[in-house]
Amino acid sequence: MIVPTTKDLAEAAGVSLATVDRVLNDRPNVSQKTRDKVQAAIEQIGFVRNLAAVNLLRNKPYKFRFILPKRGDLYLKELIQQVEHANKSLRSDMTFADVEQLDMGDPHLVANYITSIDPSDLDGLAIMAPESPPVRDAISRLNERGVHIVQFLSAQENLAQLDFVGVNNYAAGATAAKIVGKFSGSQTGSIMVISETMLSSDSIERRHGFDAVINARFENLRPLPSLETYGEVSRAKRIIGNQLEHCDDIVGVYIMSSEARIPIEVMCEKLNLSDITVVVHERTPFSETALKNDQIDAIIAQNPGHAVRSALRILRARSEAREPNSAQESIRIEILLDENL
Amino acid sequence: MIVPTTKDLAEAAGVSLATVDRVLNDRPNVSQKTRDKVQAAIEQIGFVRNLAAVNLLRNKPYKFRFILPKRGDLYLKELIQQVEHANKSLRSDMTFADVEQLDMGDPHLVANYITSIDPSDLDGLAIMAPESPPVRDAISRLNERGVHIVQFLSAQENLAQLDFVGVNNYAAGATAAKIVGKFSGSQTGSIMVISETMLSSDSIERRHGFDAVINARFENLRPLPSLETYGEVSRAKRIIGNQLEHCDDIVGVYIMSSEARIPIEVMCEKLNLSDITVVVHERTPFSETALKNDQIDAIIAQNPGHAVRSALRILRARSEAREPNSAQESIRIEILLDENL
DNA sequence: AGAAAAATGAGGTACGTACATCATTTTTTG
DNA sequence: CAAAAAATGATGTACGTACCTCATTTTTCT
Repeated sequence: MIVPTTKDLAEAAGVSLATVDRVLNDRPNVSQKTRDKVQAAIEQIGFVRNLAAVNLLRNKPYKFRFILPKRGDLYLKELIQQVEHANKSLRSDMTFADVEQLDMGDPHLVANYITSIDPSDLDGLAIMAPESPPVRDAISRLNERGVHIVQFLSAQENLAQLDFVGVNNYAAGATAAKIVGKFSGSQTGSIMVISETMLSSDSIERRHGFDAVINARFENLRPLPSLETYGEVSRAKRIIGNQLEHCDDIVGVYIMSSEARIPIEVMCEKLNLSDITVVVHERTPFSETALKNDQIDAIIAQNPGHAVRSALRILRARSEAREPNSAQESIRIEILLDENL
Repeated sequence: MIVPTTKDLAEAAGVSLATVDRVLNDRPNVSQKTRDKVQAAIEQIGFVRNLAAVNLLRNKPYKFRFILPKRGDLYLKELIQQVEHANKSLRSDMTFADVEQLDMGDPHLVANYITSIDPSDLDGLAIMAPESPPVRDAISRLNERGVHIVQFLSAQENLAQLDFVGVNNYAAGATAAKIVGKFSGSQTGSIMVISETMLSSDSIERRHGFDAVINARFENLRPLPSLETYGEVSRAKRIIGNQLEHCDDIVGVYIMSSEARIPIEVMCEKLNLSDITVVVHERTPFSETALKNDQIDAIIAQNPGHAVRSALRILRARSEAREPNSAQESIRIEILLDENL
């Protein structure tokens, strides 16, 4: 099997190598007639650039950075590990990735960090940060200065023109609702909804999706107002305990944020979780164990390894002025049960 | 940012380029002391082979083939399209893939085809074929003659040493059972189980997984014996109609094979599918529509694009004597609902 | 027709690695 | 201690493409 090279292409088109080069790389001073001739020859012999040769010639290291929250949970830890792993396995491809963790509570700090980035140091940025105007503007400006951007797992409003890697959170909430609803059978009762915070658009979208499905399809179920733990154990104990006291018909729980540990541990003390339907987000060692122990019934997950690799593939494609393969880059909303873990 | 080359490595190790080459490519006539010195330098400066340069030098086209059934359904069509798509997008990587469709009803024909393959024509084979001793032996012999093999979506017994791409069918059946069971609520009744054939190990494993979960967790449900359609509409009509007449407490249906169309269309005429729980396998235009129309409740799927790309990545890795990245290559059992489609 | 402009050809260099060959140095052996 | 063997160095070529310069041919314009 012979794979045609530029030399073969020149021969097939009846022109010189120099002209083939002019056509392939869109250089000036080629007549339309010659362009057509070469194009026809490309089709005819099925010429395709040899990527290895192109990459070798370019021979530029691509440097990408993930901006992630400083405070976080097991899912964050998993993400960081995935970035490190990708960094190792992509070194031979001249792709380098690292992580910068920032305090997301301070939008100006985040914006300042983004603004301080030197475009000659960095080819691309994957950023996971709560929505905020200063951050959004800093991202826009950095992008205009030539750094490629991927909005990672959480999107900024009005930046739809930038690539996004992650799931549709409305659909994720809707999926959780369907599971909670169907798994609860014909029971009548209330559904607890617990979040770390309702300030992020992710949480808001999930909640909307959740409510839409519950209200439309499960008249027997009553979703309760969102409880916000702020990631604090004592607060979680208080507000969850409070609600459990005032509400004796709980048949399901939806934990919207990726840290399921605190709410689950608090609730374990007060009631038998295997009697009700519990749905959480993100696969972590904790949620996996909880699934196996029947403390929870389903995990709604977005695969962190896929997400990291996808972000890097997109950044790499953009850096080489290629179009990303969109079909491959969509992140699925996974439903994990004990059986398909 | 500077990426170290072999030249830098030679300098760091205090040896010549020739010696670096000897160490990197495991050639003879190097003292252990020098080997250690170079190894230490590799760690120290973080040297990694430049894949682009290696590939360019090797410059060998890799030719892979998928052996798929001749008769098939929409899922098969999707698989073929994915192979064609991958073939196009991997051309620049010197990876070529095509499809050969064989009549799987005749194991000897399949075995003969495999045997007739010339190892100098083909670097690897992804094969999806029902279990049978002649096929298994032909695969083994072809593998010994230097063609890399991936068992694609369906595995042969006793060939565990070969790579496998696909899901655990026992777990897939168990997952289907969990969905059927939970979605049926507290209803008591029978579950229909429909398959194209029960002769394949895939079907058998799915059935075992399904029964195990139903029997262990859902005492209220009674799984009926498998109905085999053989892919024939008239037969399907007869046996399904028969069962519906003799059984008036059907609360769920599990369609095990990837062609859900025939059973669904037959059953639509006889009962209202939105009243019962229906679970099928594989996402196709048909099953997607059925999900949206509430004719079915869930799809248990293995992503065909992932499967094809994964098989090709494994074959490529094996062809280059690399170890495949196993973490990336596992195919998930996806649960698709109307909400996360 | 002749000058200017455009188009094309010819040939070289570079990317990083693998794999040669041959010369030279160092170590081991009898 | 000399001869054989092992280890190391020096140097060249090739892979396919991109980009460069310079010479030559063809076309266009006046």
